[in-house]
Amino acid sequence: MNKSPLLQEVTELHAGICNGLADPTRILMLYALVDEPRNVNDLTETLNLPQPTTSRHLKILRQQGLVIGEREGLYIYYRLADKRIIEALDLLRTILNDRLTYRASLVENQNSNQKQE
Amino acid sequence: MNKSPLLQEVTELHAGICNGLADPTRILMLYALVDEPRNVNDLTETLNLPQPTTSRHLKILRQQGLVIGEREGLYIYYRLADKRIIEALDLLRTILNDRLTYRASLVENQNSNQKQE
DNA sequence: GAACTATATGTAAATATCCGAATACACTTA
DNA sequence: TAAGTGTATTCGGATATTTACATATAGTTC
Repeated sequence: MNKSPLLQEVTELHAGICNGLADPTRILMLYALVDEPRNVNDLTETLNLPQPTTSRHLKILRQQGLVIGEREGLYIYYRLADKRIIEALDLLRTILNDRLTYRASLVENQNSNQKQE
Repeated sequence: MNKSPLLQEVTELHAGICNGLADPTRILMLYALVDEPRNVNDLTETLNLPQPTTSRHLKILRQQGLVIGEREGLYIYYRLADKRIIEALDLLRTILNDRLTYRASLVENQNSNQKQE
């Protein structure tokens, strides 16, 4: 395995991005930004959070390069830094759904087996 | 925003998967499993970790449904639970690379501007 | 069953994360 | 410059994560 310092560093950034995604609130935030940029208060109300909590999560997303905030007059509008972030999230969600569906089908079979017995 | 309990729960699982990916060691582990299953000692040597550390990370990956371990005789062989996990990781890595490249190009420009001035 | 090998877990210390509440800061408008 | 609105930070405590070291468990082979 290549243990060069470069790989090490890039892998840490890679993990950092994943860490940015590793919170339900932040995932909901990113999906909330799919269609259009939103300001903090908007997100705060949409996600039903205390405003400081919204800001803190946005800071993490910013630090990991997942969102970009730009001030327009009184507001700071946040938007996705890269649309492909949603692709990645969708892919992981698909993997999850397939797993849940598979488990559900196991329960199905289990039930019908029980009925047979 | 739909705040149904179901969405809440699925989003937590979604975040859980991301959390499984949110560690450099675990990312290297997953990439180490791309081509073929490996046992714990194999991974331990490849990643140059203490064996208990390897086991612990594998446990997390297992819990998040990212890898599957199956015993064959004396060894437990771990493999990716779903190849698409690598697709997702690759996509995130691409996003990261593009960002790094972009930043590097900024530095480039900055340098050449300095030379011009 | 004893010895052996592979893998997992307990524990403790260091470190990080999350949240709520209060407060500070930034920008705009009057 | 003062008031007002939007956004960020600080602090505290509770909780979780990571790691190393030691040890336990599980399965195999003799």
